[in-house]
Amino acid sequence: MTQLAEAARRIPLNRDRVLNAAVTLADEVGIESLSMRRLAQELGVVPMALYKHVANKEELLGGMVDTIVGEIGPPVPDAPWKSAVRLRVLSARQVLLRHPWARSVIETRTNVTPAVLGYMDGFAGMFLTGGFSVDLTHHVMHAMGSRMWGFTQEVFDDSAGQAGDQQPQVPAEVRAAMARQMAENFPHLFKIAAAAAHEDDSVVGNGCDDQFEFEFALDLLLDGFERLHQQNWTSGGGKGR
Amino acid sequence: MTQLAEAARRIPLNRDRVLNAAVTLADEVGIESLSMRRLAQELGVVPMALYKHVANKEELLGGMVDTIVGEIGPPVPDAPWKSAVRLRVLSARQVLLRHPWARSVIETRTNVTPAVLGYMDGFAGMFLTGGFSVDLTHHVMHAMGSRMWGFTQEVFDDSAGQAGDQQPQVPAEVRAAMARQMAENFPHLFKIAAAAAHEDDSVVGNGCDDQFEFEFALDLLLDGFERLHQQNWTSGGGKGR
DNA sequence: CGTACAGGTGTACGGCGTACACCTTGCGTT
DNA sequence: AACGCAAGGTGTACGCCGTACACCTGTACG
Repeated sequence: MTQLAEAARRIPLNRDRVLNAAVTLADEVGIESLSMRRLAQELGVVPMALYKHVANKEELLGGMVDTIVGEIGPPVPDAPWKSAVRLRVLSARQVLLRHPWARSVIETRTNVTPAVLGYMDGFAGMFLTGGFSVDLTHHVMHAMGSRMWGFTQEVFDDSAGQAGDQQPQVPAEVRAAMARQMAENFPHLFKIAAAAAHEDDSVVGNGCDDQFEFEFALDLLLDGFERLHQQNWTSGGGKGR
Repeated sequence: MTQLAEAARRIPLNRDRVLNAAVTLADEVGIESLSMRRLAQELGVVPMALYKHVANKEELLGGMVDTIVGEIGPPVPDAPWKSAVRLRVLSARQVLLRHPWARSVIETRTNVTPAVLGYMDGFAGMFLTGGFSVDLTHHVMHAMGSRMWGFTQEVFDDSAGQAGDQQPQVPAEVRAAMARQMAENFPHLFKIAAAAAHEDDSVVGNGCDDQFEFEFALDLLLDGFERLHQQNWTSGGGKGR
């Protein structure tokens, strides 16, 4: 046992081992609990050993993103731009859903790595080979924003309840009082929430189908792109500014 | 002098003074340099004193968001939904541009405060009173996402150069080499960047007009919303799923 | 005059990222 | 066979962070 652990420790650390360990650790305990010390411990090594393989924590995070960008897989060739884009985004989304921490890490990244640039380049390529002008492609890329990665920036209260949570069991009366408060102070949101909760009768969650919402917005954008493309939109002429 | 400072210190701290100080401090030094200790120092007080007015740093950040949400101002009444939404978003954007830290704070917030809910409620209200169905309003709110607050989640390399930066003065040959590298590895992005850099001949920045990109995407969405509304879209029937 | 309490203080703890000097080990060269 | 060197792991330490907890102090009110 000790020998085996010893042997495991003996196969030398390298960048990939560090990165992969970081990814799975983040998957397990969440990005906010991923510290250099914790990661080192997981690898049976002293914290400073990591610095022989990554320059600092920033670079570690960048490498982690690179790692999962590698999971996305190549774009389907020879598809019309719209479905090509759609598929690629949804496939990126699958990956990102497996690594929930990646959203915040991608967002806060300041130095873009080649792997990330590569992904974005492929993305731009789909529009260009689809016949989009360079100009339109540029703006369309901006309009995609982080949706390119398959996630939306939700500002809604979706922290209400995770699947496995041990809910604190709020008494019914308090629940009712909260609902009344909500109806009084935020009537519009209340209406929406009530309707959504009604629609699917599952009790858990906020009654929103994230995947549906994502595709709804995505298709809205793609349709918009298509229209602009068809009418040969240019930044000077169209309705923009 | 000592007396005056003493006197200033004498007017007692309260939640608003703490929050306002935090906002201006974050404006000045950036959110990453805003620590409880630093803020306390700024207020001429010992760190723990702050905890008599905010429960913890999370709540401080929430309060800071509340503070600047208050700067946004009320929606214009009696305007058609589209211009009402447009104006409100752009006015939120003005505020958010004054407080660049707010973007990341809003994004990472987990407990939504009443002020934030109020803003979102007003937002939903514009669609509802504009005749949108509850259903459509719901999805439309999701599709807006953080654009509701006037910012886009940019994943582009815009950290290239801030206005006041003392640029490290990269030698021309290195610059050229980087450009060649870029053209080789990321041909599509290169095309876009080259065209954009050409368009406005300012040397600084990445050649992107953030305000234009924002409005471009915003109008794309709003037009999409309008179309769906006009054709009485419902989540069951339309083109969605 | 006494006392309660809001509000400011001091000390301390455990965690973080990481600088720096050090030690071990295995390999290519002579 | 001896050597030296670099790659890679170690130990210690520093300065920062958020905040728990016990404590003091001045003001308002009975």
